[in-house]
Amino acid sequence: MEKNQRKLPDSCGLGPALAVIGGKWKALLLWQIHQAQPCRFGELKRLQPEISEKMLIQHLREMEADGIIHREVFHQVPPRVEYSATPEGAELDLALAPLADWGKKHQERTEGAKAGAARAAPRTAAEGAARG
Amino acid sequence: MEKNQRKLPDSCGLGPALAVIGGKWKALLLWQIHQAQPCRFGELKRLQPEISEKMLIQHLREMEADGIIHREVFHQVPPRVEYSATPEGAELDLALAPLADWGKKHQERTEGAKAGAARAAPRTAAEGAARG
DNA sequence: TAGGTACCTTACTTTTTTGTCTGTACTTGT
DNA sequence: ACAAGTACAGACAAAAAAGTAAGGTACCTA
Repeated sequence: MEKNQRKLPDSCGLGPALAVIGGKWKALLLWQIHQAQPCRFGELKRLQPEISEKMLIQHLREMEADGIIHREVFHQVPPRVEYSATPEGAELDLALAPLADWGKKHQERTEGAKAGAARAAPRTAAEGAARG
Repeated sequence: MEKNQRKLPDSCGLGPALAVIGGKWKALLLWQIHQAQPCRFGELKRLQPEISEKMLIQHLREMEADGIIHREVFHQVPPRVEYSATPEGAELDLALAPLADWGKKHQERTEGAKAGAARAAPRTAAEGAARG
């Protein structure tokens, strides 16, 4: 099992936390599962066509092992598996909210700066002060 | 420059945020710089002897480019460079707090579970006791 | 001339993470 | 028989991140 996260240093609790949601799609998956519980495998696949099946399962399994999602198998035919967030997972999702907010703000600032640079680059820096 | 973070998916703002602090030592560095501002290069190196100079510089440069830390050079001899958190960086550090809290709790739960399992599992009691 | 401090830079290697592709077991529909 | 759908598993390869080792500048001391 792909050991996940190249061993993060710890000091504050960020190491363990990033070890759990550091994967490329994990935060997104947790978020989606937490939004629309319970979520089936195929549903997640359809919601995020970008992610490969392998990564989807791998991430789901790791998240299950980390106790942030719950996996329930229904022995039907065709097979059916449902994923939901555990209480711990729900807490994590909440703890992620401020970070997501910061990310959004940062994104806007960055895009704003890029747009500004695009306009400022051809000529003078008359824009330098024109920022809100 | 090592493109940093294998392009994260976005939906909520977590992609951009993780792109900024996703590096192995970045969160730790931000935290330390925010604690003891201003921080010199050599100081950070001493505080975290584990991190190589290359990664230290690389991460510092990326964080500077992302606008979360400020780098100030004093043209002295021997050279002197000071790093400090920008307001944006300080905000990020705050946004990271709940996640760190969760990480700490998760760590305790995990360690507790491991200890509990060690006591609950010894069906073959020899293995349960056989660790330094 | 050699060695020391401080702050990097570069080339190269290893490790970790992600992606691609093929295959399983089972049933329904044509 | 063959395709399609469900929920995976495993081999292999590519990409990204991190690490190692050496060097480079600029000055100072011995």
